[in-house]
Amino acid sequence: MPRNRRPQDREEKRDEIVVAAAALFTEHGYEETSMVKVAAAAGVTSTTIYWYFEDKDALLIGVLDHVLAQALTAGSQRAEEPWGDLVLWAIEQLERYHRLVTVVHARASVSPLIDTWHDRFHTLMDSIMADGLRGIGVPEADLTAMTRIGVFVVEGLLMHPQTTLERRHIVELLTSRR
Amino acid sequence: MPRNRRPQDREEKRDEIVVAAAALFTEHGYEETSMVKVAAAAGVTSTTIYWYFEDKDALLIGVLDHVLAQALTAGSQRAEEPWGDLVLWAIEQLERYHRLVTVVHARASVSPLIDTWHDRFHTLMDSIMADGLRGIGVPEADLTAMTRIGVFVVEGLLMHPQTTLERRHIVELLTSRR
DNA sequence: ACCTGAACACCGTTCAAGT
DNA sequence: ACCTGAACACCGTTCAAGT
Repeated sequence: MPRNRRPQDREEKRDEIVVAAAALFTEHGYEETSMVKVAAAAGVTSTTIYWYFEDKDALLIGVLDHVLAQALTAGSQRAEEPWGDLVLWAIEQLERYHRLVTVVHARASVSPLIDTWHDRFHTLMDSIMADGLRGIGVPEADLTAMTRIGVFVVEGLLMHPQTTLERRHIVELLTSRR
Repeated sequence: MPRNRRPQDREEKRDEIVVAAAALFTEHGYEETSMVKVAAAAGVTSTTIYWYFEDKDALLIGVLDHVLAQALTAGSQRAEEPWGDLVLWAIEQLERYHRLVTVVHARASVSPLIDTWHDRFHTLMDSIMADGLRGIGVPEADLTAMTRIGVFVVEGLLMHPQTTLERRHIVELLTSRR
């Protein structure tokens, strides 16, 4: 069945580029990684990337979707753990992606594509955070504000690494009955 | 006294470049503003900027110092107001500098100069936040963690504008007796 | 001391040309 | 359909040359 092999190859090649870009963007940063470097890591020429992605921002979105999907899969397998532990574990896992967090914020105000992704991401984070907070008994009247606080603190912790102890103290303070 | 006029002129010219860069970095973003554009706005050639600043990151630091000094002056004149009101006012004032906030985070991991500035900035924010929280009766044992939460939430609010009402609810939740 | 124009290496992106 | 090399406009930065 050579009829449906083409689309399959295309997906694979696209993934190879995304994986190469994800590693470079994560380790060295988005602005610091040129299209030529991504291409070299993926075994193609820089112009080839433009056959798979509209531009560099579209490639970034590919990377973000890839990393997010991975993170959600890993997280869903720990859904049984206590909420506080899960949050601490997520922060620890995501700390290595702090460069992606900052570049999304930096480019959201200049690229409508990234801005839209950022909005959708926060909608997702909000619903996950709200569910968790409801689960530990946060009163409904405070839920929206507490959700915002929770998401901001997680983002803050990703961008400003703390010791394990400090992290624990912060999360305990926020998840303790009030 | 022509003897000490030179240093004075140099300061003035430097300030003109900083003010031009501050406006452009604030409105359009750091990466989106070329040295040529800054130079044109300041009435010089791009190469001239390099006589006053080591490189573009050093210019950014000049801008950050300038904006921070302004903000601290404006804030110190409101020191008598209730702590919660002061925080809300500060957030409202600083919202227009969200592009500076994000670029500092983005470049801290690539430029040692920016990283050092970022560290010093957080030391300052921490001490201001800790003083305020102590003032409203936060127990000493929770002060470090609460300070971190406070700073992260303020940064989050700068980067993710909310309605006045939501802002108020969030700050009230954090400043309410526990 | 201060400022400039020309030049350098690099960047994201386009496109005509190949298979 | 997929990939490339050459080219384009732009970028931060350097430097020899001017005053």
